[in-house]
Amino acid sequence: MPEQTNLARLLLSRFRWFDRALLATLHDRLGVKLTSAQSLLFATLPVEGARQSDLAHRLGVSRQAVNELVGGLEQQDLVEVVPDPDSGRAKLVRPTTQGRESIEVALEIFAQLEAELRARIGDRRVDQLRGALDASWGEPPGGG
Amino acid sequence: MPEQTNLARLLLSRFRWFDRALLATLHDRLGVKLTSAQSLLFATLPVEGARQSDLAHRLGVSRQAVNELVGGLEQQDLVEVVPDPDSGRAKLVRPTTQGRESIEVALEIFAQLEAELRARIGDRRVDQLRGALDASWGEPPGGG
DNA sequence: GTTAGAACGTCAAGAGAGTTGACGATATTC
DNA sequence: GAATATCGTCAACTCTCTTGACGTTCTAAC
Repeated sequence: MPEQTNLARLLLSRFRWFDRALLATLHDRLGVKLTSAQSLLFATLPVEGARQSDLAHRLGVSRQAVNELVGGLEQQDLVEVVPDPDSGRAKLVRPTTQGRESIEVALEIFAQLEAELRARIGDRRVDQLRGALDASWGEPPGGG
Repeated sequence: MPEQTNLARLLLSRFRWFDRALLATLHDRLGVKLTSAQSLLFATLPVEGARQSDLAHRLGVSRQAVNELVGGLEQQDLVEVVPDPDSGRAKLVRPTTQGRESIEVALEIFAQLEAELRARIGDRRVDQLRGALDASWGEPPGGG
């Protein structure tokens, strides 16, 4: 058994557990081929739409990164980009009809994965995992 | 407050919390500029060295990926690549003297980060986090 | 012994995700 | 009306990782 000292590595590998399962299932159930980052953005998108800079902020990445992801989703007719009625410079990223259906399925898959995890490692552990991850970690300690 | 339904996103962002802090601190304390993947490999490297394919297996990435990472670490004189005495085709990746010191510091930083996290969200939560992550999750559910 | 196949490292090409910097267009503020 | 900040976007770049192919070396089977 590996020396389990590394929380960071553990966190990353557990993320990948979800990521792989989500992408594979999404592909199988919908024929939709999303990338990792796209699926993350997708699962963050409210039905009524959101501004790109909003999404960037929520995901913790730059506006440019979101811009490119949105482009990919747009090509697959999963989202549409429309002018924001409240602002001339902003645009609204909104799921299309097909996109809304896909989002529903994606959220369902997330729920199923969590349920599967509960079956595998126990309700208690999953609740505790969520509790610890949800807690306020604050900013990463700088290199002071 | 955000809708906290997404365990995957949470896992990823918490990984980044560690990652950023580690890289910044490593840079400040040692003047060593590692990338994310390099630091992960670095923290996995035993003092006595390991084969590249071993490392690939441990990290869950391809041999080619490891090969490139090792190249970067070699250029910084943190590791050296020597022929494996047990096999003519294999090579051993071994930390240099400077590398060993850096690894020690890196592990120390990991410990400090975990301590910092304990101070922020509590011992109980960190223990539970580790407990849940350490548990046997098994293979990611396929897209059946 | 020789020969088929596996394992090891490596080269090459490419995808994906993200960054910084710069820029026009639009809002806001004074 | 002028300075300033915000929003989306273009361009160039870094980093991580993948697949495919290839020479070398070790292992087995015949």
